[in-house]
Amino acid sequence: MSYFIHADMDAFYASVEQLDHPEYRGKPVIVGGLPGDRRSVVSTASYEARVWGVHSAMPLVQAVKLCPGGIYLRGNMGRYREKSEEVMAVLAGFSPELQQLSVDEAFLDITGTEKLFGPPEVLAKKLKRAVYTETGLTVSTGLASNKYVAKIASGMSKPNGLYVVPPGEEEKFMLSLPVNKIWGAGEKTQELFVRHGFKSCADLHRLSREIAVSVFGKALGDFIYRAVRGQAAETFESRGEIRSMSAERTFPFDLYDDFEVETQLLDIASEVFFRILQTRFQSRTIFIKIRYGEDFSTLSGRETFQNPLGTLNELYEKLLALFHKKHRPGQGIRLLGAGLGGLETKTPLRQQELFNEAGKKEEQLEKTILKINTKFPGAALKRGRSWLV
DNA sequence: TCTGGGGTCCTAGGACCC
DNA sequence: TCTGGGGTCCTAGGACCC
Repeated sequence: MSYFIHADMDAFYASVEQLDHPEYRGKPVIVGGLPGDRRSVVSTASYEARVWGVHSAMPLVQAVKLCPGGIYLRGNMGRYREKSEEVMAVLAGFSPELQQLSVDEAFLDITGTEKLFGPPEVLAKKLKRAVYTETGLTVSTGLASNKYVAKIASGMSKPNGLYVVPPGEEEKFMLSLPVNKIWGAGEKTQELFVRHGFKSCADLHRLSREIAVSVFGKALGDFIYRAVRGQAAETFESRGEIRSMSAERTFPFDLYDDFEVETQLLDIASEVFFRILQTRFQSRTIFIKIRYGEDFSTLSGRETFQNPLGTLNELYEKLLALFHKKHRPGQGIRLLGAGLGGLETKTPLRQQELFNEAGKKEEQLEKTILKINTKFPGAALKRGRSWLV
């Protein structure tokens, strides 16, 4: 029999803030932005803030209205990552089969650890205690015979709980749930459920695989068919290497000025370029993303070239051309994004280039230029561009 | 209330080749 | 004069996750 634990930190960013700042404890903490920040959303709300109706992904202005007395913070990703590493190290102490899903959650395959830690449920309790004593943070856990069910179970245990689905009861467990508990069926699919009158997983369970596919499409139909049977474990199995790298910015006020937009694009391109430089990957595919303020419409463009992008200047020039090809002139830009797709392992030549001295010096030079550009956006940009050519 | 940022995967259609 | 079918690569848009 296989056993999996899904461990999910409670209100992670807010909890770290409350740990670091005792004066925040017991108070509504909202991480995501300061009151007055335009176009921000709530990243994490502490449980004290949730009482006021504040939750993740909510526009910050709405949160401020609901909870005017809350403690609002922009957040500190570096600190959260640091804390995340502490947590993951504790989890790793219970099984080598640790699969980190994001900064604050992970699966643990604890099959065959009984001799070391006792029965699965006992291990889960030890794990919760260890995470708390060693990091000062609480974690919610789900225990089941497969990852998908364990993931849903941990959600049922929040906050600071343990929910066990005994082996053999996976399907029964799923059948007891409303459709909004199906992980992987988001807003649009929930609307579809409503339109078709599916309220519970039991309703969906009555569909044959063929009907499910005809209603929801191939992949989603197949997934739903398995999910309501507690069998969708393979959802998590195929996470391999990274495939793309990107950066995007939402501006407090829409951008209309070409020069301003181009400055932002260079900044974004620089960020992505230096990030990929530090990996074993290269790319022949660029993409851009533009969102307009007027109607929140989003368009994207993508282009693949014969050879990998070699320099920041090349990347920037190609992104710029693609941008001008797609942009609807006169419309205000709310969001601008850019990235590299189809990541492939560096060819030996480039790998060499990265690690030799000349490559490092060039990287340093480009980093310096980037810094100057950031500090003096207007004047330095020109020089940056000319240096890079 | 007006909607972040960084990712993954799916679908559908077009181009091109055999 | 009309027109198949499969495979691969590419693009645009969208759904979903934390």
